[in-house]
Formats: sequence, structure tokens, C-alpha cells
Amino acid sequence: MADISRPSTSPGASPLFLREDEIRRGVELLYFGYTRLTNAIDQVLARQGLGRAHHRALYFIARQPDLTVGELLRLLAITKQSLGRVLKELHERDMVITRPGQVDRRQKLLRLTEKGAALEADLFAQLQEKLSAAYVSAGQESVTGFWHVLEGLVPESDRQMVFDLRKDRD
Amino acid sequence: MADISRPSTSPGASPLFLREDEIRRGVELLYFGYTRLTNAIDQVLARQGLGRAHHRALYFIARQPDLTVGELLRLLAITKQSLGRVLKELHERDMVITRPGQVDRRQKLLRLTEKGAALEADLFAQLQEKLSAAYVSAGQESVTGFWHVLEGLVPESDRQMVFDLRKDRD
DNA sequence: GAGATATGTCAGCCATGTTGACGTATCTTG
DNA sequence: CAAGATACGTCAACATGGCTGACATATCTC
Repeated sequence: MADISRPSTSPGASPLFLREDEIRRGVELLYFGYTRLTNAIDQVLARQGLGRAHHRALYFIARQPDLTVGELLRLLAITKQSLGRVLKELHERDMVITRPGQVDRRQKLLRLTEKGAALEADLFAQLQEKLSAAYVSAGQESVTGFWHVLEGLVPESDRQMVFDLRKDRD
Repeated sequence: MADISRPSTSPGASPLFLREDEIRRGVELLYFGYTRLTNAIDQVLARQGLGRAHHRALYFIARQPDLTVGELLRLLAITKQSLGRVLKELHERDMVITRPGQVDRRQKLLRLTEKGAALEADLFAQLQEKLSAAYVSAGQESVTGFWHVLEGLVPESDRQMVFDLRKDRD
């Protein structure tokens, strides 16, 4: 481990110190970048009386229509009770509908209504605005590097689930 | 806005669809990458009966000893009541000490005790383990791209504050 | 000396996570 | 076909960590 307190040595004097600084830089940028990006949607959500938890559900349902409740639970990594509350509220507001699975009728397939899709699109537009500005200012090469590092943060066991979001299933 | 439901068009057929996919990929990787990284420290925190909020305070105090309460408030972007609770608990556990500012005696300068520094080092070690593995698997070029994109997510008005963390002030 | 500033604190509320227990419909398998 | 596993829902209680509003104190600045 690098020396955390880093006494009065000049910065960069040792490869170990350099390493720590690179890690802290990543931790900080991830923290500020992530929070600032999510801040972008708070105003839109507040207007609807909804929170971040609702957005996460809307997002993944938009991303993968006919997602089952179980799949959504695995993506969000929360308890079914927590998710139940969120889905109930989205259902009451006519933003999400469910229908029984074709192959397995115990499952509920989730879809956004027009109203739900409209809100998700509005929220996505905010994210898009911030993130595409960051992409443009950093350049395409940086964007692929950005992806690669983040992919490395996702544990092997979750990677397939995350990558599967990019497959069309409609 | 691009068509969210993306009917039966082949992916990549239009620049607009491509753009949307690149944005969604970033949003998802940021979400999963950030949450998986923060998950890395939960076990250590739980052992101490502390939460994420305590970690954020410990982290920034470790990063910038003699930080004032006001500076920490700006970094965390929470209310003084919320921060007060956290600092009080860290103080009670002898992890943080304060002393009056030299130049402005209304200020309180924050520092970690040995015990606090030891915990922060332990937490940092977990972050380091995950993040350096991601850095290694992505390669140095990717790391700088990763930084650049994230820097672009931090609004102009906050950028100085974030970059100042990298300056030594001891 | 008056007002601004840095900090603390009381009290109550809200969003969103947790555990544990239990119920129902449906699927799968011996 | 009966038994057990699975997918989903729900009740209740609780924890964490945000929030607002109001008010107090010490210190700095003009």
C-alpha cells in the first residue's frame, strides 16, 4: 500500500505516490462526474413528484421493453419490496404497464406507456445533453477509454447482464 | 430526440441511433461502474457501524487536511445539518479532530486522528484494488480518456474546487 | 457598534434502502 | 398428479441520510 499520509516528500518522487494520486483522481472524478450527471435530471423528476429510484426503473424498462420484474431486480440490485413500491407508484401514474409472460405466465413483462416513455425521453434528453457535451470536449478516443475503464469496474459476474442491455430484444 | 422505442430498424442505420446508443452505454457504465466501486467499501464500513456518508467525509479530510467545515460542505453539496450529524459521529468515535482556524478563528480545521486515518487507509485500499485493476485492464491511454470525459461532466463552476483537491496544502 | 459570516443544534419530515414473514399463481419434476 | 421450486406481491418495522425551518454563538469586517 502507498503511504496515505504522504509526509513531506515531493509529489511524484516515487512510483507508489504517483499510483495513489492516480487512484484518488479517478475516485474523485467518478464521484463528481456521476453526481453532477444525475443532478441533471432532478429538476424534471421533482416536477413529477418522482425520485431517482423511479428514474432507474423507467430507464431500464425503456432500454429493454418486456423486461421481467426479476431481471429488473437483478439490474438494480435492491430488494423486491423496495422495487415494489417504485413500480406501484409508476403504475398508479400510468407510466408503466405489465402483462403476463408468454412463455412463463408467472412473470410480469414491464413496458412504458406513452406517458412513461415521454417522461423517460425527457430525462434521457437531460443526460444526453450533459454526457454528449463531455464526449465532445474529450474526443472519441477518450470516450472509448472511458468505457474501457468503467467496464473494468464491473465484476465478471455482472458483466454479461450489463452488456446484454445493448442487445435488441424487441 | 432519437426514437426511444427503436422499432425494427437495424442498429447503426442512422447517426441519431448511434448517438443514442453511445449515450446509453455511458450512462449504464457510469451507473454500474460507480455503484460497484462504492460497493467495495461497504463491508469495511459496516464492520465499524458507519455508512457511506462517513466515508465521504473521511475521504476528503484525508485528502485535504485542515479542510474547513465550509469547504467540506461545498465539496459534498449537502446541508450543514446533514454534515453535522456525520462529523459529530466521527468525532465521538475519535476519528476526526478540529481546531480553530489560525487566520479566522470562526473556522474549524478538520483533521483525521490516527484511528481515522487508519480507517480511511483501509477504505482507500479497497477502492485502490478495484480501480487499479480497472486501470490495468484498460491501459494507460484509456485512463486518461476516462479522466477527460469525467472532467467534462463537472460543470465549469465546480471544476476549480475539484482540481484544487490535487494541490498539496500541508 | 452593527451587520455579515462560520459554525452548531433542535425538531420534524421524506425518500429509499433493509429484514422477516407470509400468500398466491404457476411451473417443473419425480 | 402431487410436491416442491419459482415469480411475484404485500404487510410491518426499521435504518440511513438527505431535507427545511428556526434559532444561538463566536468572530470578523466595516
